[in-house]
Amino acid sequence: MRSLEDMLALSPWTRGLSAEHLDRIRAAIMVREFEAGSTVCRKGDPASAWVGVVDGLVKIHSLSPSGKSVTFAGIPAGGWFGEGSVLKGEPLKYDIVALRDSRIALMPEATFRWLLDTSIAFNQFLLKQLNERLGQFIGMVEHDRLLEPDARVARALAALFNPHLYPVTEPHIQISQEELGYLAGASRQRVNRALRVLAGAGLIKVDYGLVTVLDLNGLQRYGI
DNA sequence: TCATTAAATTGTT
DNA sequence: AACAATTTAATGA
Repeated sequence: MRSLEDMLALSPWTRGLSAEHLDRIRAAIMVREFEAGSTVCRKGDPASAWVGVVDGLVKIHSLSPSGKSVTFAGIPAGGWFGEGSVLKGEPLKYDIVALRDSRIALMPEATFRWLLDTSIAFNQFLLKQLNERLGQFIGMVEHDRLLEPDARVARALAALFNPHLYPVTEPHIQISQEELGYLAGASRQRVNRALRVLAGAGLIKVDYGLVTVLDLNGLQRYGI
């Protein structure tokens, strides 16, 4: 995905919107570039915009006072997030960091609220997205306690390809094994082994800094 | 286009 | 956590 226009065309919530709605949205959204490693939003910042990943990859993460890094979710191109904080009018609770060079769309809060007030399609999309996220996080808690690391890595990877949250078409994700480890709650070394196991099972293909998903269903149900 | 080098990532202990 | 090996990207001939 390269441009905001591509992303809007792919985002389910734009379907069913009138031309006036779309024009107003296009005019309101700002697109900014972020270098790999840079912070898109910092914990404590006012939630002044709904955020979309046009291109690249960002992570939602938190740094403990002692310096431990926890990643809650990776958001690939096609994903929108931050509606929780905007809806509640609260400052951001987490840091958003670009994992590689990323193009980020920012929809101002006013536009977001206006969409909420005027578009049923938009409300339906948000409901679906919130529900999908809830399922993802409940699954994470469950798997964290029940599944072995191979399966946790499989799930973390599959989560990046959730078709409802990230309507992307490419089966690749450019991510290091270290970052995958933060996502899966496993060490880099363990991720390295897990990836080999999953590749051996024909579910994925592993290249330098790149993972290709061959069998998304198989990944999701791996280890059950 | 090719060789060299630094940086990032991976593989192993 | 440490170290070696590999891959990539950038640079300049």
